[in-house]
Amino acid sequence: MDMGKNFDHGEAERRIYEWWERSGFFRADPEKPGEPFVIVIPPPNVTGNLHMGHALDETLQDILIRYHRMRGDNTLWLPGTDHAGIATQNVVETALAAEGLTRQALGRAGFIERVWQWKEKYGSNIVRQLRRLGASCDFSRERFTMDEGLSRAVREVFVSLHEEGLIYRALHLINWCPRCLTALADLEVEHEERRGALYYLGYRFADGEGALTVATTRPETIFGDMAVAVHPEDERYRGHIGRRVLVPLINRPVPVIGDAYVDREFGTGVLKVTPAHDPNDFKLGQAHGLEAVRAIEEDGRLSPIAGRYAGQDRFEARRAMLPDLEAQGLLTRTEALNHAVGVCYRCRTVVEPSLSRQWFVRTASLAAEAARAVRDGRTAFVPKTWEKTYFAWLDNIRDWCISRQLWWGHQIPAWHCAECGGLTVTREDPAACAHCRSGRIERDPDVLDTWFSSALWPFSTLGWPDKTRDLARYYPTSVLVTGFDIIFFWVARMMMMGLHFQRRPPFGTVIIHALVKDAEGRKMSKSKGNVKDPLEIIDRYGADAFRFTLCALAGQGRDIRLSDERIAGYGRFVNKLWNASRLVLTNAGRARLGEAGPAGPADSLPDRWLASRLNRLTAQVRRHLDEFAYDHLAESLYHFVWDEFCDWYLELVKPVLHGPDEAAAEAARGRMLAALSVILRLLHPVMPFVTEELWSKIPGAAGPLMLAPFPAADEAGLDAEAEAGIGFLMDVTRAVRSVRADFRVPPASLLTPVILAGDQALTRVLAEYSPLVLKLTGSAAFEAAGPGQVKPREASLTAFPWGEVWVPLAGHIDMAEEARRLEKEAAGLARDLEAARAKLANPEYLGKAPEDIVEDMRRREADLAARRGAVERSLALLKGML
RNA sequence: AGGCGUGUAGCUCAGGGGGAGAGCACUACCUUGACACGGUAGGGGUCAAGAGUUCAAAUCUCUUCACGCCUACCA
Repeated sequence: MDMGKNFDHGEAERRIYEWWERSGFFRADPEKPGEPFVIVIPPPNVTGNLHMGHALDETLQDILIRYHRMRGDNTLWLPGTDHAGIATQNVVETALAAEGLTRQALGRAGFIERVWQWKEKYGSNIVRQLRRLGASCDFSRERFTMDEGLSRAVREVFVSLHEEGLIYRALHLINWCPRCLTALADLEVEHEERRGALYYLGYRFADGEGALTVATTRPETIFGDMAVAVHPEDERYRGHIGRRVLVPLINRPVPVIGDAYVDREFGTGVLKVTPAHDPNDFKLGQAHGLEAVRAIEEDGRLSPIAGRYAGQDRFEARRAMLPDLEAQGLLTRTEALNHAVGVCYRCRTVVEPSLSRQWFVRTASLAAEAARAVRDGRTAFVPKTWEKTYFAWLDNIRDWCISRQLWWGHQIPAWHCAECGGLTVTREDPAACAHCRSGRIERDPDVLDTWFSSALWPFSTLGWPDKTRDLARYYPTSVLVTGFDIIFFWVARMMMMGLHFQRRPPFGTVIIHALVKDAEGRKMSKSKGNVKDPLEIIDRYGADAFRFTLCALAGQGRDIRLSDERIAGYGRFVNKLWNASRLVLTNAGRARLGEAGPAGPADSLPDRWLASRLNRLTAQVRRHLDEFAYDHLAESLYHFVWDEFCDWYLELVKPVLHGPDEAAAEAARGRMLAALSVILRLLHPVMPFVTEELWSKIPGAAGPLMLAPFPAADEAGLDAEAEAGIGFLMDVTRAVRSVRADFRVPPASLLTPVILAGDQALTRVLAEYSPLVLKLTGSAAFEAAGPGQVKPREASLTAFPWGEVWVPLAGHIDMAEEARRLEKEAAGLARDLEAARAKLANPEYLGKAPEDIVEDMRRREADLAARRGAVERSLALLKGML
């Protein structure tokens, strides 16, 4: 067997992946039998690069996909990318700026052409990078949200919803980004706590002396003030309702109105009303018949009504106004105030609430159905706690603003008529107005929110609106794996659209994972310089170590703190597996997989033990995968391979392999290969590369590991006798080793332990495996003694539930020290024994505790008593000698 | 302002009514023929605090403290 000491992941990963893909192992075939298991990838931004969030997401998906593929399910993992409207447009605009160009200079068609070029150039980056992770996507089905097919789906959905009255156009107060020059949905506004100030401004009465003082954080909006409002029952101001006050600086008279919305406690209890720039003021304005006049234009500059401040940027104007107000005695006070401001989620510019005519989705009925599907269990979140978050949003949802004043995206299929003003919304581009037949129609320039097309992803990617074989076979999908940050943006909206257009929810299970943070728990960001590149990690540690780390850290519902130490640790695990396999393979002799015949009671005790343990492991691994318990999955595999397989099993078989009994060695070789094949198959979904490489070296292993059947657990495979026998040998071994370490007996000095096993079966094990016991414990000889036999003098005792181990230590042991040690141990045992006896003496305990618990406690009491007895007898012996 | 979540070993976290666990780090010893990316043996915790429920609480309930995150139109 030609194997180096280390797995060369760099070379092997590329070679193996290329082989898998070239062989078509990732491709789904709807005509094949098998339960469908389907995942659609959360489409990354087309111009993006693979970051840690993707790496986690794709790894968790690939683990499930590989598991189900090995189980024989009809498995599809559909990859693709998102056009990411604002984000991509911004990126390309920035690139243009470097050339001294603007999108306006290029014109709409020219600009869109440039974005497509950009997409062709960089769009495949992220898909290529997926391959480095080992992602087994069906790339023959790769989709893009602006594909011809997906665009048709978008259009069909838009027109249908419009026909049903679920899409409408209206003048509303929306969130406007003055930098991106587009409307944003409520979700696309993030709230940041910022230090600001509360300015107290005097509004003089138009008809006499005195003034009302208004507290505001945004003095620059006063030019849009249409009223000043007070609470109708506020004694201080009630009498002024109906009078008029003058807007500072421009002295435009506005009425004082009364409305219970006003909070008497805040500021002065007087509120300025700016219907065009504040959602609440807009409502107030509607209620009181006030006009809404924009004080701030789309680009964030003040409008002509701002007098001499017109044309200034909003924040610049604020700074300029303050001294002027002060000079006129109208700025009476300034207080520091921390308050939340809304910023654009793409460029972090402070958004301007603005009155604007936009397109909306009427969400009430769609959201109700989306919530119902989770409430009645058609779709379940894992972990379940995220369902609360999901409901909280859907139950309080507002209409969704879907129009964006961008160029990159799906242009809205609506035509405005210059003759009658009517709207024509159709599946095919119209030649004339649907209302007046005029040919003077013009297409609405707006595009749709990126998330509108993302919402259709689970069925648009399968060919809808056509009735395709894929759609019939693979919708609804099985699971969705994503981060909690896009539950509202994406998950909820897919639920709404999937239910509305396919009548069934788009997935059965939504797996929500945590977000990847750095080792200190900080969000990774370029500005902090703590971003880790997944590709660099893969280069350094290998995809398997990286994937195993992500799997182990994917504990449900918290931050994932990724540190190099952790990844390096799992790199050592890969190395351990490699070397353990090397031992097995280099000692396989002429054995071939599958030729050893069925395992059974004729096998050696270690082989029976390993088979039994592997059976338990298999059951665990399947359960963890079925329950999406990734962290437990990783832990089970790690401990089995390292602690049970390497530290015990391989040490137990080594003497057999090198021993004189050739028949026994031959049998062990077969069993060893079989066990390795099971381990590799169980590990494969998490660590596909190293396992595939090792599999290829197993004599008799046929075909790719990634298509080999996943092991099944079998109750009948459990072997209690073997587990008890090996457990006993472990106890003996550990006891002797511990004594040796405690008394600093040099490794070269052989010991002569005395082992008292009460159980006959264990005594037989001891006899049968005596050479093994000698080797494991570093002994020259040992004596198997019966109960009541004379104990050796100058020895250290370890008491077990099943008996005692005595290690004679003449010359090494300080008897007084040993006596002190035993006294301490006896005291500990006595304390535990007393606690156990107290419980068993308590009638309430006996009456109320379940029978099996009480039974355990009785056994515990007996064990403790026996062990304490042994320790005390030993103590008496020692004291007699002192 | 509401909602969700988290406080367990030095660090990162698992456990979740019935004997406190893992990885890393730490200590001692070991170049044993798969691996020193290794082996063996160890040290280390009032399970945030208080009260309650229970035969039994790290685990359930309440309160307090601390720290996250999400949602939100109080100027």
